[in-house]
Amino acid sequence: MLNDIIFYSLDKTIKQYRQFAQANIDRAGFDITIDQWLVLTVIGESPELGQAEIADRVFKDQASVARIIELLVKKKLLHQTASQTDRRRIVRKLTKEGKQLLEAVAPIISRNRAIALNELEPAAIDQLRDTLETIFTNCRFAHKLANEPVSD
Amino acid sequence: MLNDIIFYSLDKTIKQYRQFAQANIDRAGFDITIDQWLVLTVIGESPELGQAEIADRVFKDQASVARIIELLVKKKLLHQTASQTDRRRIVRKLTKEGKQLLEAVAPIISRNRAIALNELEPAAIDQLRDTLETIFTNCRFAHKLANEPVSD
DNA sequence: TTTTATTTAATGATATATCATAGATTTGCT
DNA sequence: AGCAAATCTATGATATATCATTAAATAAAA
Repeated sequence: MLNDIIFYSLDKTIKQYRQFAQANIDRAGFDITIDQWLVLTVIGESPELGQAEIADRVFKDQASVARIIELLVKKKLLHQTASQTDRRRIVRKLTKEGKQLLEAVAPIISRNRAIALNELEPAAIDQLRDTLETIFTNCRFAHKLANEPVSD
Repeated sequence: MLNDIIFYSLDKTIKQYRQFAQANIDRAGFDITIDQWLVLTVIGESPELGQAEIADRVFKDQASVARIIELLVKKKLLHQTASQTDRRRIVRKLTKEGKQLLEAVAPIISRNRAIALNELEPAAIDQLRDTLETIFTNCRFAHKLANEPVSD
């Protein structure tokens, strides 16, 4: 049974959460995806980050972040201008609409999380976090080990 | 900190696992994605299932399954013929190559899982499964409640 | 100061996710 | 039988994921 496979449970759970959380945002009438919201939030908190650094934080690919940013700009939630000091870089700034949208969506996100964690003791959540962290570390270690086998 | 948010941890962990697991399949020289492998496995076990039922089992969308199947056929891992008894349906059958690939990849998948769960007690894994199941149920319940508010 | 290496963003190609809908077929109801 | 509802696959549109590569600019090295 697929449910016995822990990675299937992980995948299933995160997908169900996303579906539920996105539906609540949609229902409230906001035109933004969870991923866009996440990237916009990070930029709002740290506007000086480059795409690769944003990608690191949200655990996405640089290319994915680039395309999400493109959409955020198209939606006029984010404003970009070329940096004067380093012309490879781009200076990002949330628009007024961007800030307002973040604020408006924040309580929905909080509520979603609370509902999802309903009936779970704080200890169980801590334990979940720890276990996930262990799995993450195991995978990352093995992945890096295989990809960079010899250090010179 | 994003790491405090349990759904970020979930997302991050599953992504790291996928990356690591896929890299091992690639490195072994097999031309198949984890998702394709999953769908192929389910079809191998239950060839009578329709796209929607397969989608249910692997927790994907029917449309996603349709496109994954399309690729499996293109790769000659799967064979399809129109059903004689119900011409909406399609009879699926793994090709010899499909079966061989599944067998060849199986030990890699097992090893990936074992590595990912390294140092975790069985009790911790059970607990993880339970907690994920609770979150899943919470989200599904809330989602259904909102989408089908009145039962007639 | 040229050359080389690195950084940054953009983009092509392909795979998957999601929602919606179309088209064909079958089933259920009357 | 005849129509409506349900079923099944295919596909369009858009968003995201992933890998690879390019182009431009800067930093580091020779």
